[in-house]
Amino acid sequence: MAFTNLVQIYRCLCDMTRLRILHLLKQGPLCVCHFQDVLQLPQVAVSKHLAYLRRTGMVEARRHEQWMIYSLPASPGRELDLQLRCLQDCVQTEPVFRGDSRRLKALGPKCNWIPQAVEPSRAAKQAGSRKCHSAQCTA
Amino acid sequence: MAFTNLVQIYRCLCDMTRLRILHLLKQGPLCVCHFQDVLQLPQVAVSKHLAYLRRTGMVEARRHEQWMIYSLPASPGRELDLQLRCLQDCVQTEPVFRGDSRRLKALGPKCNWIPQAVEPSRAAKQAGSRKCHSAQCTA
DNA sequence: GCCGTATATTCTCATGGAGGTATATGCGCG
DNA sequence: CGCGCATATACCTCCATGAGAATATACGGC
Repeated sequence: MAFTNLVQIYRCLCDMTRLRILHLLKQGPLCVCHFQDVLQLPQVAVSKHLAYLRRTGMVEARRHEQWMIYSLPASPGRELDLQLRCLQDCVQTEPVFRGDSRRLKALGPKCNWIPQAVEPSRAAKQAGSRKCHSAQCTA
Repeated sequence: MAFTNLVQIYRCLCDMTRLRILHLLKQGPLCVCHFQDVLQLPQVAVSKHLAYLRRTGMVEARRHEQWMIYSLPASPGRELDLQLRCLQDCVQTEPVFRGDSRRLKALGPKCNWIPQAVEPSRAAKQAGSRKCHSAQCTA
């Protein structure tokens, strides 16, 4: 009954915050505090929307030390894949989403758990790079 | 602010009945009583969903004698167009939708207001073809 | 074990929307 | 004009879910 899935996918997509989250995830995995920074929304909002997306299989999550890293499913279903592509097309030129992308880029290189470095080097750890370096994270 | 639109489009799409309606409309204009037949839902349900879709610009309606004929917008926005295509792709193989298509075909030729004949011939009118000939319509 | 940071869960309140029944409107006919 | 059919709207009830505040849990460092 994949068609039930389809409605569920659409339910996920009919909220602007979730659209923005998915759009960001298209560009790579992210942790919650980065979503906070980029979306400029309170933690609870982000967290709840992520939980929603997770419940319905739209995103996956794994823990890395203190951070939860969210990403698009490694093997999304056919429908989800189509929908995410379509979303991307629809969103390409929208100011809000472009703004998000911009803020995301501003953060990107500061993260020590970004894909290439999910397992931070021992050196990095000792250097204190355990922190979440995103702007708002005063950790 | 086309992005508001996008969320609205998704809101329309997150209901199975509306998905089925849109899928049917992809195959051509339809009147309410045919939706009833094909979807096998009560009139009020169909009518309300159509009203919803109409309010948000997802479908257009025109009156033809006693019937309201609904169709996809002549010039849908870019987003809507993309979404409808995507929907089509997602839905292609789903039993529910295939069932709808089948029932639709069974009705099709009987309608005197179908696109080719929106203005029924005088002869047809006199022959009593004013009626809505769909299965359930005991008119 | 305690603390701080990161994230999740719980609760309350408010809203939207789906389904159903009853009723209203619009149209053509006689 | 009154009737019947096609369709729309109003009203009600129920449920999902969004926002926000407060609280709970998880993890690493000391």
